[in-house]
Amino acid sequence: MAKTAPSEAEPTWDLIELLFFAYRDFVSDPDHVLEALQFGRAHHRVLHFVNRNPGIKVADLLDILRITKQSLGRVLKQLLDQGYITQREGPRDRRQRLLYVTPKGQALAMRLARLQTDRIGRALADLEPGAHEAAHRFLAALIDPEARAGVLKLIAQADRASRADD
Amino acid sequence: MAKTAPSEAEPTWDLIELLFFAYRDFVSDPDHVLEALQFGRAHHRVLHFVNRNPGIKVADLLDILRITKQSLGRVLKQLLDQGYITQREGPRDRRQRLLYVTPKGQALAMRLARLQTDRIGRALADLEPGAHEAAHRFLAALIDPEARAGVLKLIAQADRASRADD
DNA sequence: AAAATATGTCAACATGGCTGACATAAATTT
DNA sequence: AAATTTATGTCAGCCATGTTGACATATTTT
Repeated sequence: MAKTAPSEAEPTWDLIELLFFAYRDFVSDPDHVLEALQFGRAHHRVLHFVNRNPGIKVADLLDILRITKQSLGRVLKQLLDQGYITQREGPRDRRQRLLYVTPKGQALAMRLARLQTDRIGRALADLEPGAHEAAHRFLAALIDPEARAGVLKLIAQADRASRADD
Repeated sequence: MAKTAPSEAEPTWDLIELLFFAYRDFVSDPDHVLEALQFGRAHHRVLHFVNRNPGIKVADLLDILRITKQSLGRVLKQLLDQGYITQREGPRDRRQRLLYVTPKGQALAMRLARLQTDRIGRALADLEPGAHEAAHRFLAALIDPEARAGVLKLIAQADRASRADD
């Protein structure tokens, strides 16, 4: 009498709610730092993906964030004006404005990533070996199938790009 | 030469970014349904936790959502007016307005939970046995330590409450 | 030369956070 | 019984960040 019916009748309440609570706390550490700088989560996202993908095109950033160029423009302008991000003309296509973090921008991006990494590290420290890979597979499997390959490629490519700077 | 330095020098880019993309897609299914009803994510959260915790006090709902009563009031009023949620006087303390979903509210809450459950189910179907438990442990471990016990208790209690209705 | 593309900008609007002030009813304390 | 505290609601306004639609400019492609 444990299972109510075939084909998984009962919603997966635990994971639904844990995703809510985990994500809430996961973004809270950066939020506090950003607040002191008069920035919000939107700035964080932009700074993060520019830091991870130096020279990214505006159009590609819009694809990743899935927001309109007007929404992006607002926060991007502030990051540019305050010297966290710079633009350079595309070498081949001079219409493009390729985005790069400045040293100041990189420092902030890394500081925020460090906070989230610390939280993840504390979480994994409590768990079995292989927990990192298990979490990776679960989260990747939650992504829309059409988007999944692109996301995984983006992550892998960004890793190569940043290691090339060492 | 694989690891750059001791004490985990490199940020956990993969999980940081996968949390962003996974959460984005995880909430997208309900978002589409809600849009047709002129509701937003805020309505979903309220409806979800009232459905899962019938008779919850307004104050407790505010604690869970971590928003102000003014923000809650706005969306709660719409859910009340449109017959998704009802209030009853607290039996002991008549100042309290205990919240319950109506049949209509339960139907919507379950429909949204079903969408998220389906996504989780498809994800877990691709993974090893035990992936559910691994995901549960990882997400729970991401929660602030001070909040973690309370969250796990909430989830377990709500499970008991809903099974009592069967 | 014309059309398409990459980007930026102006204006207006919606959602859902927030603060502060104040109101009411009921419970609790003195 | 009176005073205080608690649970909740409400009004008004502000802010961040999403949206649509229209239009401008520079550059590339056809």
